[in-house]
Amino acid sequence: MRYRRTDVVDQALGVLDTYGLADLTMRRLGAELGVQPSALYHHFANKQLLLAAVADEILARGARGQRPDPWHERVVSICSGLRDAMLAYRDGAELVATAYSFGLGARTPYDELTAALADGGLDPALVPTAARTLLHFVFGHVTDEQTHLQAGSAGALEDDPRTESDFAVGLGIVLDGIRVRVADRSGIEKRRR
Amino acid sequence: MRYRRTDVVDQALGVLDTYGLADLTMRRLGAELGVQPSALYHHFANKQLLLAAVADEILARGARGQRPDPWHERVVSICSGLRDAMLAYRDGAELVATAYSFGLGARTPYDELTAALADGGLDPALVPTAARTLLHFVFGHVTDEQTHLQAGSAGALEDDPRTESDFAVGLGIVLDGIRVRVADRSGIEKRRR
DNA sequence: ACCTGAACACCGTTCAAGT
DNA sequence: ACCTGAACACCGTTCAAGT
Repeated sequence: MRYRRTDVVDQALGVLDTYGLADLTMRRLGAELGVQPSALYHHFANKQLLLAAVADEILARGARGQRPDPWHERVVSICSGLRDAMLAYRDGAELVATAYSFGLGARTPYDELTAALADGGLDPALVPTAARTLLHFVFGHVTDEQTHLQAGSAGALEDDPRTESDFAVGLGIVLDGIRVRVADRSGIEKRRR
Repeated sequence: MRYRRTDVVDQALGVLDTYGLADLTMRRLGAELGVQPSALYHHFANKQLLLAAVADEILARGARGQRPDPWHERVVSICSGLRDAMLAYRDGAELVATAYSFGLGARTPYDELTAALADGGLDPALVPTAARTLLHFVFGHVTDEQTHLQAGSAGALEDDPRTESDFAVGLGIVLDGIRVRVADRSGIEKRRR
């Protein structure tokens, strides 16, 4: 019954998907592994760091290779991939968003987005803000989506077929706001010649 | 020592600002009021509903009368006002965002935004999505901002003067994405004549 | 290196009973 | 109407000690 870090993260993902984030406790995870809760502190300094490792594993499992090439299609691919990865586990969006805002994990999507935006020629001063705006939209939207899916599984018959295109529309809005700024800059570049 | 709902909410705001959301517990709030924790359940069915009432009070206290008139300035006013209201209390953004995503409160900003967007002539089918996209941006941005402010108060000297304009830039991105769609529609209207 | 056992200082919620 | 007191079923974390 000797485990390593990765075994603990694997089991944590199982507990997350079966019982949800609220029941992903150190005590329950220990029980599920057949180990005292205190044993987990040999692998992770505290619960927050364990959850950050779980968030990163969710993103790693959702990773797609090969992004498409025009920068704006690459942004869509990154954001849709992030959504898919989070939707694959119960409460995935809340978990990843929390880890991100604690600055403890989920940095990969941010780095990919800044690279794509810089590639597209967006003013470097705007790149971090634009990347965070995209992430705020994705986290907020998918958290809403996942919350309503769970609330809806208790018998409500609301808005299931709406969400797929709803995400695309919201993403399109943010992306067009960025595009306007890319266009402005390329205009400036042209005038400088 | 007999209290009403509003007294409990007032004291909860005090506890929130002094100790933070993590320490806003039913037991601590009871102690602060000089009352057993179980007494609070006479006023609120559970903690979640108490927190929703606190969130609504934060928004009510931040309310501004008189919105400006062009629809896009009204959107900016609503979003900036929401930001100001949440920044006025420790962990305000996290609290209001959570209440909103539980569908338990914070509906006023959503209603004001949908009214402004409909007024601007945005396709009615896009109005709810656009309003939610704006809210996701504001909640995400201000939560980040507030988290970093608290992390920064522990000695770090990072990005304090950046945030004010950063919010405006991010909001400008989302708003321009909406504006493009309003322009499209007014184009269609013109062609119909 | 990985785990046990016991303890510390907490939680939200329920419920009979009091005034 | 509003509150007490006691209980139930939990938390995260620490730490000496074991193998």
